Amino acid sequence: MKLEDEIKQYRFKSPFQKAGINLVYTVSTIQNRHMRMLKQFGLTIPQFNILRILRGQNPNSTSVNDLIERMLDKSSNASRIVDKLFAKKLVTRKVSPKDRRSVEVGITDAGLRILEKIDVLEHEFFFGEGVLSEAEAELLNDLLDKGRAKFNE
Amino acid sequence: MKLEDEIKQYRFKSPFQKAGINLVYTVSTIQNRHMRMLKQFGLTIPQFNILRILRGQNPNSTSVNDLIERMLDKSSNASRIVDKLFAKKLVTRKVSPKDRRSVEVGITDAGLRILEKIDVLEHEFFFGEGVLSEAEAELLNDLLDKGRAKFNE
DNA sequence: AAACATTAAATGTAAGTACATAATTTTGCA
DNA sequence: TGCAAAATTATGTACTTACATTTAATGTTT
Repeated sequence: MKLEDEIKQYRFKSPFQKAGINLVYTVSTIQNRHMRMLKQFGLTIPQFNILRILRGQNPNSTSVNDLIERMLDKSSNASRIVDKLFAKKLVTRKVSPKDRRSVEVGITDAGLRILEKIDVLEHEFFFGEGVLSEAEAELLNDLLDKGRAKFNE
Repeated sequence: MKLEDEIKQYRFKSPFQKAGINLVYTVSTIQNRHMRMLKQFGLTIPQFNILRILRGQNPNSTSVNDLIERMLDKSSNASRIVDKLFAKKLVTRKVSPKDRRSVEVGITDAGLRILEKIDVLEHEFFFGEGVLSEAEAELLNDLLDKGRAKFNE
């Protein structure tokens, strides 16, 4: 369905404004479903994202600071999110011997296992093969990269 | 900057997965800036969105239920958000005479004035003319509409 | 090395959110 | 009509978030 029908707004100032609203609306739709899916595993989206970053670095560990840099939704709450994951025994935490201010976070086997289970469902999310063609997905990536340029000054 | 450099992740399972992550990351970037901009006016993003819907309906009023339907970030907290706006005297609220379960919400002059001030800054947000061409913005809209189709069943 | 600045992480707090539930009113239909 | 079901909004609660502040460790300057 076209955006205008979804939100019942039929007038936009420009295709630029419409694209902005469309982006926000589309992501909000995706995130709602994603959140509910992750909830069955007892995870929030930020927790899941951090686990994924940790898996990407595995078997190396990652400092909280690096986590913040890589997070999609940057916030200064990374250490509290790590807390929650630690309480669930999905990550390990230890003070870095090189710099004792810094904390090295790693993913546990239990963390890897939970991600594997989620992997199975993950490809259901975001856009799938039946919806956009591969070329369209690449086009979308280019447009987003290009559009975002404005925000990186 | 390309997504992979922004989040320092260089491997994606598919352009589809990458597009999903790219969307979330792009919107998170936009929203962070948007939030900070709105904060100078004492508004959150959901509050701003509701005000905008009310302006679109003005001088008619809108029920809380209609607000929920039109909201970009659907949640059942619309009535509490309206509360906040009411406390700031940006909206009016009155029980509908036709259906006493329903509450008619309208925007006040103060609400309209604050939106006018924000309008001046708004075009700074989302994508602007210098970044994407008009054709590209329209293409982006089409891709998003098409991609979202998957989620409306 | 002492003093000061910077960095990394954790924490306090106010506010916002998701979701379940309640309170009220209307609707449908036996 | 009477009464259960549905609709509309409000509220209770636990959790998350943004942002400022704090604590601790490291760097830098003189």
